[in-house]
Amino acid sequence: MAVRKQILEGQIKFLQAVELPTAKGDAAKAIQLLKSKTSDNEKLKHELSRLLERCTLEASQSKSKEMDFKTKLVAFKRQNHLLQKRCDRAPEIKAKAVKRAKSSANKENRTYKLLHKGAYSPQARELARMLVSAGCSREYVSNVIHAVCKSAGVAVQGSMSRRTVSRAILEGGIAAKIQIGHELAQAEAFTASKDGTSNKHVNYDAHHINLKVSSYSDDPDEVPTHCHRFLGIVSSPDQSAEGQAEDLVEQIDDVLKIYNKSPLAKRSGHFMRLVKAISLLKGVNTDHCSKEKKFSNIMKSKVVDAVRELLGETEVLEKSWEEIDILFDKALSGGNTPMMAWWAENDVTPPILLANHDNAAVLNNLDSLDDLTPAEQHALESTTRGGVKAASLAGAIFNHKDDKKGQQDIFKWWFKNAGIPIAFPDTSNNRYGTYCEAAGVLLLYCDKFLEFLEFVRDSKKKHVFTNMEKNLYNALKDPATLTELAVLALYAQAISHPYMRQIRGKNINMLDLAPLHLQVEQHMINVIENPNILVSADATYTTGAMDEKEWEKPDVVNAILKRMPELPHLSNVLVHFTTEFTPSGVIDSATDLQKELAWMPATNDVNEGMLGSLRQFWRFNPRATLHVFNSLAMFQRNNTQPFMNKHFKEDDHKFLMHMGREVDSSRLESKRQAKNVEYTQAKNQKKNDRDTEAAKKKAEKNNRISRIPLIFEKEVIEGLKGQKLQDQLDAFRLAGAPLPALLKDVKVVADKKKTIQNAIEQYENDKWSPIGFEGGETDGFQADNGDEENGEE
DNA sequence: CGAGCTGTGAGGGATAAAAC
DNA sequence: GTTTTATCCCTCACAGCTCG
Repeated sequence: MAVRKQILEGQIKFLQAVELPTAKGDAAKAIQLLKSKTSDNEKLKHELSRLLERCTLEASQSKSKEMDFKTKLVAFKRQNHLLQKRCDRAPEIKAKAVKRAKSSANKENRTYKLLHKGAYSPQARELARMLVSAGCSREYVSNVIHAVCKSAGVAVQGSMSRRTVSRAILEGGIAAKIQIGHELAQAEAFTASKDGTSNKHVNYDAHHINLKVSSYSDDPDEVPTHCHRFLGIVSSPDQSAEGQAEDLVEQIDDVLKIYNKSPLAKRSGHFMRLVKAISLLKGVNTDHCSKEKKFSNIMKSKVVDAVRELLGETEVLEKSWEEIDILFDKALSGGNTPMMAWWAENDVTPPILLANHDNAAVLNNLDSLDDLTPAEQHALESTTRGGVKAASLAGAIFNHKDDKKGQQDIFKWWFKNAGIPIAFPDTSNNRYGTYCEAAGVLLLYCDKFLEFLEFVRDSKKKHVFTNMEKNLYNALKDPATLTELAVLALYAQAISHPYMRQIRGKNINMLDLAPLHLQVEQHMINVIENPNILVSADATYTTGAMDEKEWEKPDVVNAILKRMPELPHLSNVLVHFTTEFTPSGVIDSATDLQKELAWMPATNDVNEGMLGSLRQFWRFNPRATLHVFNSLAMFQRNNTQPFMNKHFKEDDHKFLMHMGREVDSSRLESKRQAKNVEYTQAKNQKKNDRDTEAAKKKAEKNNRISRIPLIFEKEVIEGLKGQKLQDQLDAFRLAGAPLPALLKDVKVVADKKKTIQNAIEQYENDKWSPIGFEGGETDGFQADNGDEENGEE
């Protein structure tokens, strides 16, 4: 800038030296320029000074900043230190925070929420049931919950009203029913038991069923065990065996109806129909009086009906092979006794007695069947005979389940040596089919068996049979016993085996079985009508076997047919056996499996206990209803809470609440009472009607008798008989003659005559005189005759 | 000793109220 | 609008008490 100024000043001087017109102008211009430059300079100067100023400022600022930074650094260092410290303490802080969070959460937990979404939770309902069954009044359930929670430092939200508690109890009962339904739906079998008592002139019956169920524990290894399930107490006015059987069926029906409606059933797909459930009933346990036995028989027939209904149904139901086997075996067992009966009925020498050791001692000294001592009578009656017994004896000797007894090894070796490698069929269980098997083997190798028995006898020191061996030896020589064995074997070949062949190895359903059972029946009819299709020289499997296929054991059939001349009664006994065959023989002879299925406790304590509980309950809750008691008791005794915990989902609880309200408003108790009253009224009405009818008849009779003239001639009386004699007797009685009080005391004609003649004699001696006769009025006698007529009943 | 009163706890109908 | 609970109302049976 200084340079430029110098240039400019030089130029000005030059211009001032050169005076030129244009230069003057230029100079002026230059001066102007100079002036402007000067102002520029001023500006620059200003600028500079400003810059300088700023520099100083900035310098001073930066200096202060530096100071700042220094202080800041110190501060940061301090902070860093602090942070480091804080960092070190972080876990501690964290723990503290967690603790705080926990405590605040606890504070929230300290309020126990009974209500969820406006309804009491399942847990709250469980609590209510628990308290009530522990004896808490419904009214105070809420108070107790609050009090207990308060002492534990927990506040409670919501307070259950008495009505709600009541409903929770009803819901417990419904849950118990769902549970029983669920268990029944999965059961293979169950048994029932009952006991009754009366309370204030009303009859109460407690029912239990017994079945194999899970205990609903969390243990995964637990196996189902046999348990009681309380079905509830019913008060049925109808105390007949039929009515009581109906009660039991109704209870099961009720349980199944509720179960089938439940979400649990829908979810698990286990539906159960009543007829199916009844068909699973394997036994009834009651007291041993005659009415209870009748009850048990009725239940049995209900089971048979149910099984029949299922057999004939068009619904596809899988049934295990074993079950069919059992059914069929049971059916067979019905035939044995009738076969025995045939010999007696037709006066033919029956199979010889196969007395056991004790009875044998008694019967050995027997000369004739007349004049039996009671001991001999008992020995005779308890001694069995016939094909089944012979087969079972053979089984006991040749294939005893206890290997130490019997001759099983020697038997096998001896027969193997004789060129017949067989093992004797196992008859030690109760399966009837095995007796048929054994019968076949015995017949086929009859001579060999005799030979073997002799071998056994002779190989002993004293060369004597044991009692069993002797019995079998004799039986195998006895035509009647052989006849029975032949019947059993033939039956198996003609019907049992073909039947089994059709079923075995197939995926059986009942639809397929219905025609098969018809076929069995038809073939049986064929045999009955013409036994020759089975027992004649030209009988073959085409006519004899039900399925017209080759015999299962052709040798056996041939052996029997060969023996026919020795067995003259074979076809008769066969027909008789087949006729008596009942396809519905039930629970009598049980196999181990059946026994397992038909598990029953030895005593009836559970039912008696429940009835006792009811009385106790009513002492303290006089207005309680029967269904409330049942709900509480079923829930408690049947282990229902664990069941609910294991199986119930939200919709199940909803279902419970829904059903609970339904039950709550269904007036069960008043219905129960009304039913009772109505039944009694109807019964009274019937009785009254009967009485009226009887009175009417009595009046009519008296009216007629009163018109009959009394005959006071002994000879005429002597000549009377029948109705006329009876009329005279009645007339004398009506006339007040001294006769025996009861009509049944005078029944025989001779007595009647004598009685009347006695009366005439007394009349002649003026001991009495007839009242009301000739006048024909009857009114006066009605009362007098009341007693006599009652005696007649 | 028994009639009558009282308290308790029950059943259950009707309906309002709350929650969804 | 439906579901669930709460409340009010009445009824009943029994035990235990009082009192004549």
